[in-house]
Amino acid sequence: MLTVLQALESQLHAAMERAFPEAAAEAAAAGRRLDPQLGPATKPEFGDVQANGALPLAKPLQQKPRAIADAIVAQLQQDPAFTALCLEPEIAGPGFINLTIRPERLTAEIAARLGDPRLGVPSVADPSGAAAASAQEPPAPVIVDFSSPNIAKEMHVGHLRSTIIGDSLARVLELRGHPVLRLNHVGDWGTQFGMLITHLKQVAPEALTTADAVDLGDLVAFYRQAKARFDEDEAFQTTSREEVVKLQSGDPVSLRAWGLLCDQSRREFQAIYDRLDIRLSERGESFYNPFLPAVVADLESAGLLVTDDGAGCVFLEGVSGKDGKPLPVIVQKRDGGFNYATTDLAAIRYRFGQSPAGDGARRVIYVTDAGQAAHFAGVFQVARRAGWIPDGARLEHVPFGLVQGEDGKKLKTRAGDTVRLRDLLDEAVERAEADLRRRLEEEGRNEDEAFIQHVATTVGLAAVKYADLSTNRITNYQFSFDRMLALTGNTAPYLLYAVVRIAGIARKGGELDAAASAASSADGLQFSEPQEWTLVRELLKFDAVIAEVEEELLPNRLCSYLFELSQVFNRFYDQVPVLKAPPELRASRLALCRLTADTLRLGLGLLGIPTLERM
RNA sequence: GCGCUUGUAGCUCAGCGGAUUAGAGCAUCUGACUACGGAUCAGAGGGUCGGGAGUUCGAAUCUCUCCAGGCGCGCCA
Repeated sequence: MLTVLQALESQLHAAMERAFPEAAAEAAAAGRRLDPQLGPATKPEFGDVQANGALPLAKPLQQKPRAIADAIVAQLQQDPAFTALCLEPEIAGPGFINLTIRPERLTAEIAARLGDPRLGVPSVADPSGAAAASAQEPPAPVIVDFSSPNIAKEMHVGHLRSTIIGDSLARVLELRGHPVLRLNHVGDWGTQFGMLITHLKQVAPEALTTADAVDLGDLVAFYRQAKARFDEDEAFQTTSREEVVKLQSGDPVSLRAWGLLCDQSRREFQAIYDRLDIRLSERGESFYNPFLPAVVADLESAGLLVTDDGAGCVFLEGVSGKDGKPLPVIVQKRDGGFNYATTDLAAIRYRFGQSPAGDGARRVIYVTDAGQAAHFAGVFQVARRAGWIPDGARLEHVPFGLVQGEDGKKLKTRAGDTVRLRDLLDEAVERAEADLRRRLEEEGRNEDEAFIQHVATTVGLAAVKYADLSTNRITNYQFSFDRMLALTGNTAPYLLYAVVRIAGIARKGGELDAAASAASSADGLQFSEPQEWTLVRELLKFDAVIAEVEEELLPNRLCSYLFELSQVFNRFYDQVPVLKAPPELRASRLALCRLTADTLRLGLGLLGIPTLERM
């Protein structure tokens, strides 16, 4: 429907210019153009699309808005392309123009999608249409920076949202044809390693020379001890700092110890990523180590660097601190060392930089918690002023809120510890399994163990992902196993069930593919019931939803759409027979089922959720 | 103190400057199984959109102010 909407937009715009040339000229002189204010109809009885552009013209033109709408409609009806696309427009209320797409055009759109594995979503890598036939460059990479756990720590609930949201955004961008670099900016460098290595040398030296001498849980405990000592013991602090210097200057013993710790953590992370079906390229903070001096040198030569209290700072414009003075971003500590702001700046510089000393990206997206908003705002400003962000390139922080328990407080275990991601996923799957076994019992069904494990794993993990993605990411997120695993409502199980119902139709003899190709080949599609038309219109929204998520980076918009689609399908399924439909209608209905299943599969896939045939 | 962010139905949340009645889901209540899995569907009740002011033809949406919660605030990441 995106192409239809674009056509409508230009037809409306042209009609407005013809109806009110003087207003158009005036707008053009002001560097604007007349805006038809096209949008989806707010209610079904208003048609498919509404144009509100007449109302803002009322004042400057000194005319009644309805008269303006009349004039626009009169021009529209002179346009054969428009009359071929829409039924007669209606003017409602103060001057809204309601448009209804001709049913045969909707049917044609459905037919086109039945043969299109992309379901109407255009690809930037392969734009269709002759207009784009000029010599093209391959699209520039988009970087999604997400997950980013710390070495020598376990992944915990704090990494859940970044990992799930980042993966989903990456999948949407990939579908749109962007080359996506999924970067795992792991915390593998800095002061914490000095602490840890110093502590381990004293209490568990074997961990620094032998792979897997201690397990990750112990490592986490050692890390906590090291942190505690660092905060109290001055001598320990000094030794730790010296250790960092050794590491950063390439001391072989320190480097080997560091490498062992990283390997061990990496394997643990990978186990989680495998479970969640998440692909990531590790490029930790250490990667940018060689570029740090150049960052400071660049800032110096750009005249941005100021030495304050011994530290290398860039003072921010428009951001002041407690005393009313501008707030600095510190890029070089008093002791000469670099910190995370320096690393983040080096990363930005590298990511927008041209190959071979850069990624050549045009859009860089950071998926981190909202608490880092101020940090990123500062770092982004410095990068912009340093001239590292090319014209037209986008640098975006995609913030998300805290994970809270059902008590509204930060999610913790009963003992008060942070919740390990592994345990959280385990519990979701266990609960899904218990629920499945109970229902099998109740319904007297007999399924083998492989089926039970497969369904429980799929449903449990889907529930965790969907619950997270379906709420607006900016607000805090209240985590509840009971809610996410509920079989009714806006949950993963409800959506998966809709797919299962369609699979059931296929099993009972509905040859979906055959029907789809038969229906799409000619004028084979025929719809009569209102539930069919509602489903048709819902199915055709998919491409616009994807475009919106690509732009706004809000996966909950996709979730809302998929839920709505499932509801519309369930109404159709409830009220319109498919397999027992009259022969002349059967293929069309099967085709709708096929397209619904395809849309749900593709859409859920973009959320990182696989579907089931039976559950 | 400053900054960012949130406040919408009993609960969890959508809501993209526009249409009498601000939407879902859960929960509550009432209906529907000789059609493809009832894990469904149809319907009902439930709201001074935190308070106040402003801009506009029109504000949950934009601006200001106040109240309440969350998060952050120079050498950790």
